[in-house]
Amino acid sequence: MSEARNTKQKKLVLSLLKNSDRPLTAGEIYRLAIRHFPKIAKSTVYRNLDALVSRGEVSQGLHQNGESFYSIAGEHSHSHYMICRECRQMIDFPQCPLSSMERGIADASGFHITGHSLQIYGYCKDCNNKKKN
Amino acid sequence: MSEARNTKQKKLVLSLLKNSDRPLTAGEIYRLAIRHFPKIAKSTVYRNLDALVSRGEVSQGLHQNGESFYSIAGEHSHSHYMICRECRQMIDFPQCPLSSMERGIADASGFHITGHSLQIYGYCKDCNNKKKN
DNA sequence: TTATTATTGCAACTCATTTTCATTAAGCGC
DNA sequence: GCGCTTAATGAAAATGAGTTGCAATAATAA
Repeated sequence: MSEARNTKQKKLVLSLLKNSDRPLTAGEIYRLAIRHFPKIAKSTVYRNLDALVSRGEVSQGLHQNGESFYSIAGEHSHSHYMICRECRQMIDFPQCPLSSMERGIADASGFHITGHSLQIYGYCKDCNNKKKN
Repeated sequence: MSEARNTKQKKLVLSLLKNSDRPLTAGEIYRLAIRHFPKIAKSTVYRNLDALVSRGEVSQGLHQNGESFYSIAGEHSHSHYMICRECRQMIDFPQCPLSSMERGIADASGFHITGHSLQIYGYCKDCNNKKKN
């Protein structure tokens, strides 16, 4: 049968995400991971992230440029982000306008929804002020 | 001053999008464009798409894998898509749950919203049926 | 401890998108 | 139409996120 092995690399990836106060890209996770296991491979980070995502422990979003970011899938909260185009700061935005609409949207077309991706882009307060000066 | 030149390549990219009944990726546009101008460069397609997007004439979305797709920015309609993970079919989904919420979401944090990205992923009716067999 | 095999490290690869730079061609004034 | 300026192009190389093949390693069950 399938044997999900609990390797130290997998634990590390998960703990890095747990200890982060914001979502991280695979690259960021890799750079952090190296500090703990200098020999860890990029592919290992990617494979573990994929596994964690399909296992539902981690959720995945997309930056404007197509790069993925990851965060612990809140046991209940399902949140999205406002992302600053300037400093890339990500502001949590807990209400999900989709949750209440998915059923209705899908039913019409027989579409089976498995998830969605939602990000709001713009400029945070600080960067917005800087632009005015 | 800035001279936005109206090249035949730019017109072509725009007309391909106008004549398409669905959003197209840069790669698809490039492959179509070659039929008209065999020497057109991929970079030219990308540059024109970028220009059209920042000019607001074309809007841009993201596939799950980070690849961008483009469509004419409806003069009034602002629509999103349900994208099939299997056949990549894109089903229009005209209501935008964000339009009514952006103000409220942004005000709290002083965030200045410039746009958003929203895609719903899942399986279309056909692909869903195939999986069951 | 040992056998099994999931997972790893590493290097090579894919593929969308970007960049560099010499060449071409819009759009301007004449 | 003619020439000039320079934005835009084509071609090729580069970038960078993510993937893949494979031999070596290490997490589990026996």
